[in-house]
Amino acid sequence: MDNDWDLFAVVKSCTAAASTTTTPDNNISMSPAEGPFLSSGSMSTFLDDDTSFVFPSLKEDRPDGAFEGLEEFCKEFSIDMSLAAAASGMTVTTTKPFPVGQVFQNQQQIQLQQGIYQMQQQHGNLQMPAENPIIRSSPRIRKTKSQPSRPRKRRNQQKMAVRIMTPEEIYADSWAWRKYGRKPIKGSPYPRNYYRCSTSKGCAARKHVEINPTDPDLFVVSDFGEHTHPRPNQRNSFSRSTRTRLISPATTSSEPSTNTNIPIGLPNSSSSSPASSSSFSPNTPLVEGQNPAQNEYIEMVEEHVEVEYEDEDEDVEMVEVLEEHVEVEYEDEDDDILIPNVSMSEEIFRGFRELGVINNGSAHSSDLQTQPWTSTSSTSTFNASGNSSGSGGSGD
DNA sequence: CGATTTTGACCCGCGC
DNA sequence: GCGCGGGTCAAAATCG
Repeated sequence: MDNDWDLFAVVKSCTAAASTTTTPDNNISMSPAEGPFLSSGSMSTFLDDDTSFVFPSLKEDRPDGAFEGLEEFCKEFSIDMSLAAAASGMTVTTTKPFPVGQVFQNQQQIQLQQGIYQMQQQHGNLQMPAENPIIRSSPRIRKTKSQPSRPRKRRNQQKMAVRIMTPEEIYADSWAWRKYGRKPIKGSPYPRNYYRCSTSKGCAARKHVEINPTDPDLFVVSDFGEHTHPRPNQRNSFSRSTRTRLISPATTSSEPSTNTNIPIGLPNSSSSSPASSSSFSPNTPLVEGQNPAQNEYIEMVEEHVEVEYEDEDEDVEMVEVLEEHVEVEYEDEDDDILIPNVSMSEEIFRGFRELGVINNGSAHSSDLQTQPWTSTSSTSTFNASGNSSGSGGSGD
């Protein structure tokens, strides 16, 4: 439901939702094949091609003037309108792939994202999530710091690469990441999560992950610093060691949750918000076993996770799309894949389920309190297919 | 019991 | 110089 803005949820749900539940005002239709399922490899092509997008009278389609503002914004930053539209999630009819995995090279493009988001807000393109209070188990009193903190580089001097990534890309990261912070970001309904590399002690690589405000199906991943150690040759623990905090029956039943069930992507969720109810979406109760076909599939790829559905038709569709995507992805990225297909599909599927996407086809709900990589793996692992994320960007 | 997550507090860059 | 906002720290909670 709308209250569940778990980052994780968004991440995982991204794919299917992107193709079916983009913002209501979007004029575009994008087939799953053209959407976020595409690997990042197609991104560069997109960016290099001036004729990437065909914009069929966008302004006419938006009498509210949404695109006029967008154009202004693009002019200001000298950014191709097509890029902006793609980044905004306002799909358009195009023969080019959606810019998933695109690397935003500079601050201007990042600002573009912000600007697009704000415009969407103004024009009703983006539904703002309802309040969803966070529950804190117990207050703590922080000691006064006695030691000086480490010096910080100026933000604009830090080496950084920003990318829009799909959940799969995020998963495809062999580095292990440990979350060390979370911060609500002004102008965005989604908090930003901070990760540092835990593959090796002292590694300076860091990652910021937040939901793409213009397309909650995707994530904005920023890489900082570089790894001071070789990349692990094995996929890092999607292993079970991590804290797996899937929704428990208690939480889904609207029972008050503890802080362990706090959704990560809660919008405007000031950590100081009073605890009230469960962070999970009560409006989209997960009902196990309502879709036998889907259950069957899920059981194939995942043995021990409960499966819960609500919307049967959309679920089936989603499963098919997922299967397709997984196959395609592995065909295209054989060189980069270090793990069996089943693992990937397992993770992806788990994410969808946890996100609640499978539930209602919406990417905006989540029943997890943590991101996929954190909730399912012991080390908050993004799994990297080669260069896609691996702390990639600058990290590698 | 160690590793990880949560989250309020603190630090500090940056714009004004 | 001041205040805002983002980034980090670290105690407590949680999990395997």
